Amino acid sequence: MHANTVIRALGALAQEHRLAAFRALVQAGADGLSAGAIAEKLQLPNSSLSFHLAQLTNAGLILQERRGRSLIYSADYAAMNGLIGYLMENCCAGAACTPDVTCSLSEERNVA
Amino acid sequence: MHANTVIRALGALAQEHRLAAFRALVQAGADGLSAGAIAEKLQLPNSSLSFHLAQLTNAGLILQERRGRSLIYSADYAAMNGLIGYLMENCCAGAACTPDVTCSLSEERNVA
DNA sequence: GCTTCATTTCGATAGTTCTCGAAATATCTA
DNA sequence: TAGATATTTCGAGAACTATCGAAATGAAGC
Repeated sequence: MHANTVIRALGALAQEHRLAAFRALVQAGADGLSAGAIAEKLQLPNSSLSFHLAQLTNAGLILQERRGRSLIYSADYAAMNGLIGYLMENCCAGAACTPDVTCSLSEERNVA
Repeated sequence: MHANTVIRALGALAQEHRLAAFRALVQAGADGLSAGAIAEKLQLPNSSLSFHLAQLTNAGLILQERRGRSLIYSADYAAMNGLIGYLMENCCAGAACTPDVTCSLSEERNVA
């Protein structure tokens, strides 16, 4: 993961409502949540939430998909893996502190 | 680690010069680097760098210590552990993807 | 094709962040 | 205490970010 991508991802998560939205999407799993569902959950006006979802999308942290009239958002686990991987390799102790971390939707726990 | 602390830490790292400074400090290890050394490394005016170091300090990611005329900065590994831990627990797949990650100055690699 | 529902884009406003030179502060040496 | 060195704080300007109502877009159902 390139430093510039990392900066955009960190910036996207560094905001109360966006962090909350992302956490909600992670909890929701593969099914994702509609924009409306997130707005209600976070108690935010639609237009405000839309702005934040756009930031997260732009940072490559979430995915958008139309289902009927609704736009369904879901967390991009690969991007999150990349981010955490970068932090561990570059911002932890010189060398990575634990190699090969992988996050996924399934319950597989890949601890060596 | 509390969500608010996490947001401050993410925001602190979400900036080109600050991410670079933090990485430099991580690489420097326990000895740390003086403000001047970092400024030269990053090719930044002292006052600009000072601003960024203040942000990182404020976010609790780095530590300051006076050594003679110089102020020596060093990475706070515990804070970084906390941040990565939070991301893995809350922003990875529902449950944490790997438990008990620890970063430290020594070369100990605590992979199960 | 008109209506309804879900969501985004626009526009204006307020607030925050970044940048960097100049001035201030703190420490050491003689 | 004067002079040099290391760094921070101040101040002002430009750039970006967040907020939210109102208007626009897109899809579905009748």
